[in-house]
Amino acid sequence: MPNNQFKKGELYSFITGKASTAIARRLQKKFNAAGLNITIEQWSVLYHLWKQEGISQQELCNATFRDKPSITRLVDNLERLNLVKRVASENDRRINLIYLTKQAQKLQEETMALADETLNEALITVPSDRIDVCKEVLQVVYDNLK
Amino acid sequence: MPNNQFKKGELYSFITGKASTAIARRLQKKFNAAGLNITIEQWSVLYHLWKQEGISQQELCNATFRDKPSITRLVDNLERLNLVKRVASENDRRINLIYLTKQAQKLQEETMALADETLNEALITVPSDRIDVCKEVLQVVYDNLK
DNA sequence: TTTGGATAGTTGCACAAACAACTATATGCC
DNA sequence: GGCATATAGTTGTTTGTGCAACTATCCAAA
Repeated sequence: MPNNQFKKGELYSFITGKASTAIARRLQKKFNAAGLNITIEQWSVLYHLWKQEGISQQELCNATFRDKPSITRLVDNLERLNLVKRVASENDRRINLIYLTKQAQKLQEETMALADETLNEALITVPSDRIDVCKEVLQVVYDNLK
Repeated sequence: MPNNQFKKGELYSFITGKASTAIARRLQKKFNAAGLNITIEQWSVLYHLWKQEGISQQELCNATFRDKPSITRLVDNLERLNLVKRVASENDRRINLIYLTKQAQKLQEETMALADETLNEALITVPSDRIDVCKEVLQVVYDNLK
């Protein structure tokens, strides 16, 4: 067993993603405390739309690593919150292009600051070279399994 | 910003736990392919009961990092699958002690082998000293936020 | 031009998570 | 003993996920 470095308790943490769960919960609490009425999952969709809006739901699936029904419902909820709009593509009528509302554009700065803050709290005691190693290992894990 | 090592794309991965999500999905597929009719979340409860059974639901909450309603429903479903039994404590009638059935005891070896296999696939290309750093960083993140 | 396969998106169902509100039991203090 | 408070567990509601089945549209080959 070449790379089986896991004792039992550690195996459990790796599979259940205790660390990322803790980060997401902390960030959600910050959103709530700031009176921002959005979930982490909704934020993760907005996150990609802030980088580029007017992309299709399928592109959001790829970007957020979710399946199509999940994106359908996240976009449903974001639309109900008046944060995004579905616009039918003119070239291909199967496609919905997703655009941000003004209200969503306003959320970017505040939520990104809270996300930065959360990661700083999570990593405050960790030297940056060790953070780099950790990020790279997690990326390889993802690439190995996707 | 002392430890803010995150460019945008990396921030996203860290918060959403892309790597652990990929691991959990791969393991779930292995369970399904093996005809094992349990979810990863149910497995995570059994995991702790295999280490020690006859513990309370509250102790399962602490062990699995879940809240009480989540454990109530996971135990409900495990009980419906005939994998665990609630037994009222004699000392304190508020407490349910959770015991494994014979059927659940049989699952331990096979599911743990599949979990090992999944982590080996995830980490096959990663040197063990880098895995160690990654595990330690994730543990610190958890400790910093819990 | 029609038809068959691929692609984009939606809907139904089962399971799970977070939060609030609730019941039941235990405990400690007067 | 009786009451306030804490603890264990349950239930309701909203949100999200994964899978299968479905509709609509596109495209390419006969």
